[in-house]
Amino acid sequence: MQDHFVHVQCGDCPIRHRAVCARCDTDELAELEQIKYYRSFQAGQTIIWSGDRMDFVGSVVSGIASLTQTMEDGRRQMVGLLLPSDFVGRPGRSTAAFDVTATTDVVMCCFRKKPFETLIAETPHVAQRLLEMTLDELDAAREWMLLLGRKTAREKIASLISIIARREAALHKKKASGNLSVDLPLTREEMADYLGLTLETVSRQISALKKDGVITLEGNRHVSIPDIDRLLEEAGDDTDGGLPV
Amino acid sequence: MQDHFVHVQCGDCPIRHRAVCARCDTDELAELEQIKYYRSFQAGQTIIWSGDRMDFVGSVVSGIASLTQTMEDGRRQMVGLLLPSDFVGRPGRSTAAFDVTATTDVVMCCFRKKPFETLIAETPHVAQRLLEMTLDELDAAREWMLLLGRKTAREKIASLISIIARREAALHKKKASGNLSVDLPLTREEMADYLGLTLETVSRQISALKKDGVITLEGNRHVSIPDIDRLLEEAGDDTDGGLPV
DNA sequence: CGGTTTATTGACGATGCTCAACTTTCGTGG
DNA sequence: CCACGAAAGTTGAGCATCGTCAATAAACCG
Repeated sequence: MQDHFVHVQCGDCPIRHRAVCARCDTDELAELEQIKYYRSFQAGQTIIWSGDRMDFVGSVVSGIASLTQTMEDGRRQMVGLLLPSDFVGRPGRSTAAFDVTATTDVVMCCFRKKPFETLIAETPHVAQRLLEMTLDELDAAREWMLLLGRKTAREKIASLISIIARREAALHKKKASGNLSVDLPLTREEMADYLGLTLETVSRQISALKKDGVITLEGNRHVSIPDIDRLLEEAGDDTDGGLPV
Repeated sequence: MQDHFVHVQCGDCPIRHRAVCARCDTDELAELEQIKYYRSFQAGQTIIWSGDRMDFVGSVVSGIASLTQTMEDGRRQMVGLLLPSDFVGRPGRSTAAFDVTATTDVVMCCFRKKPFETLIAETPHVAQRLLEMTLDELDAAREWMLLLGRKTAREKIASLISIIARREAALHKKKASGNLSVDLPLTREEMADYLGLTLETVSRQISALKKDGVITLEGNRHVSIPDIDRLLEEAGDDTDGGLPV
């Protein structure tokens, strides 16, 4: 794993068309190419500690990372799930506001913060794309606030599964028809931290959805969805709309 | 109210140094001046309906607006509180994702979306400032996710009051020392919608904080805080850190 | 195959919600 | 200026949901 990404040409990068560099032309890409470097993290490893000095920013190339916040007494809330192409860090701020942890093995495409800041000041395409991505994340965070503040445990679980399913469908570009099935990239505890629940409640509600035929489980992580509309109904979302991302 | 803002010169604008135009030089300001117009809204009036076509963006000049999301069965969650200088709308998206409502009488400085989009493509200072503001809002939204997902009702109320108090202190640039007091800009129901509680629970917890001497009430809206550190402790935040905004 | 991590399930209790009565505040018109 | 009615807020009783603690089961990994 470690060495697979020692140097990938930007043109061949799997996240080329979705990441912060999506809008760059050949010249801009060449500039990025010069200052980028790859870093790998093992599952469970902390990428950045909240409050730490951040001397780099970057994109998730592969794997999943999570953004979490922890209270003094140990209560924890996940505030973002970082997927391939998502951006980590914030130009203009020197310390991290949240913990970033590798949920699976993660490869990141990093830029030292200073050169990157110079670059976004000079290449509008990077700044424009970053603004667009940040606005999308803000919308997603606000959608999540509805879930955290108002949804029941059952609705929270159904929402999480349907979001993962939607993402899966979007990635493989197949319409969400017929028998959809997905792998949960999170443990029960991580789901609990994401949904503002305890892991016991997560487990119970997954069992309940299974018992009611809304989902089927194969192993602990693999979920089949016989009827996606039924799941969306359970999630309590408007039938038409839904979460962006 | 209505006519106070028929035409204010940008140079004299009360939010000049905090809004999306904060970094603009004289020339850029002149451009903005040409395409801006003011709109007033009465307390309770809806500024934008979720799903509606948005043909303008703009800044809150005075008053308070709220960003809310409502489920089919009526459950409601406030996902943002818009204060003077906050930006409304999103370049690059044609329909609104949330309801925007005037909580008090509100005056907005508006720009038609198309000209504004052209402008941010050409004047980097506006785009830069907008990115900065969006990143701040994202951080604030994520802090709020911790509150919604993990804090107790009592902690939620204490957090809300301390945030309003901090903002008050920041605005008047007086250190948060001595006997601080603030006006709550929200009804109990609006607080409930913001905090993910019912209005009854909000009322009960305010009464409890009063009984325990953490706050004092004068009327329904005016809160005095004899000991701000005590309040912050009740809010469950790290003593040092705290919410940006 | 054994040990560790992860997940499930149960019993019980606490926190916050629902429904309802009542009080206070505020704005309006007599 | 007071009185009235509506809106906003408070308080209580009972209950549902979800959290806590604990025991057990399943999955995963050398």
